[in-house]
Amino acid sequence: MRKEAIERRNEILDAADELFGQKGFDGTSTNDILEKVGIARGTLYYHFKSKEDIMDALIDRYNTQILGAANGIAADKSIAVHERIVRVVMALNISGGNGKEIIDHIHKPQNALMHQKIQKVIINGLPPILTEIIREGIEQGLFSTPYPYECMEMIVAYTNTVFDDDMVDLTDEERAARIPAFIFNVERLLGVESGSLMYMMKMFGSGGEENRNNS
Amino acid sequence: MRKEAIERRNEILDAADELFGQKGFDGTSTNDILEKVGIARGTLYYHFKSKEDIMDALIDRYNTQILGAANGIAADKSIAVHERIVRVVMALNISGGNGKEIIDHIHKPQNALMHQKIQKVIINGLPPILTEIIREGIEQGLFSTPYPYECMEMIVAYTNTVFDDDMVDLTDEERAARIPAFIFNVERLLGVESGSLMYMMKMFGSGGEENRNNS
DNA sequence: TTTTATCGACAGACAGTCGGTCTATTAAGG
DNA sequence: CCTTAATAGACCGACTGTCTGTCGATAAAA
Repeated sequence: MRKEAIERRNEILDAADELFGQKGFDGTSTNDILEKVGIARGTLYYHFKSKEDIMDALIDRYNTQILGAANGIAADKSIAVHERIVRVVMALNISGGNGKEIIDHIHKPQNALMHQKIQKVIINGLPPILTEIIREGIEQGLFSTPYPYECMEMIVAYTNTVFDDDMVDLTDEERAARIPAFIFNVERLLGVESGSLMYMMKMFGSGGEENRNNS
Repeated sequence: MRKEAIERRNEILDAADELFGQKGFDGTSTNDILEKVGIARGTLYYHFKSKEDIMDALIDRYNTQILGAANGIAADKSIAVHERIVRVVMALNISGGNGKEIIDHIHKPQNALMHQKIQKVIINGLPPILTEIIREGIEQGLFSTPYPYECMEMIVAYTNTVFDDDMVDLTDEERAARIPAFIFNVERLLGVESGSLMYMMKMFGSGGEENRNNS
């Protein structure tokens, strides 16, 4: 029954990940985690100093997964700027095959704290990545703004809040109506002609459930 | 010691308001509230069905205070559009003399859930109010956008996230640098000439602590 | 032998419940 | 008009079950 610390740690994180996703952070007791992993209380507190510590470790994992994939794509200068933006954004949905589940976890109303912490990761981590691409685009004459970072920050903040979040309760039609408006606004922010970023529609999936995440 | 239900309810809410502000929602026990009000457990659960129910009632209060003031100003067509926008926004800081304290409460990291719930009130409640003013401005030829609502939504989402929140940790200089960039972006969104909205700087207070809230 | 991982009993705190009490008001009876 | 009984709303506090985090003991590995 004895294992390497790192292995145990990951077992615990895996269990917590699933349980938090099902029942939320507050709704999950440490006993639930103990049972699922098959260890005793003391063991859990040997590996983690508190329940919140487990959540923080989980967020670190997400952080690495989500931003790692985005960073990889952003650095690949062989891809054209427009295409790269789309791919970076879309990578957030599917990085490691579970980005989407992560996002779904977070949206349980019970998980306000975890949600907040992940939002923080994204709002701080994503704009720098996107800004670099935008700067390239500016050099190539594709975009025109004196404030690329703040533009990206605004866009990410918006999509996080309105599209990724349950902050605004949108029907499918309302959501669909927001998309061209959003693209129009992005065009203005980036100083390009109206209609020239319409190709970005594809970031929002084909409808249904895919479009939950796009920041 | 016997009181009208509504009076007791408000006593409890007042106490909870202060305690949540000091120690956060999770950090405040129902016993703390009991002590502060000077009532017994049963009494509290006679008036509220759960601890979270107390928070929800508190948020209703905030909601009324915050949006009520904003609505009042927005409806006053005797004030010029530009000025009215500034006043609506600034009213959020000081409505009822305690808007600022409300905002400060919410920013305690312990209060993630309350924070989220108030953000929801703002992101859903404020854009409609502002949109009406913008529409007036469009009729007067002051602004030009086919999507006034989505513009406001974007602006509110951004200020909520970046300026009002601790999502992005800004030094004073970083904060100061964000302001002209923000105004520039708003100008683009509203389709006005660069520099013409600079008067909005005043919404961000004189620096220091005043500028915590501006959405 | 020392370090690393594990165990499970336990303490302390807390949210919510429940049966019962107290009191003001109203209704009935004298 | 006064007294007494009934009713309902406000209140009480002991109690229950649950949960988190601690600690000393123990076993396995190094």
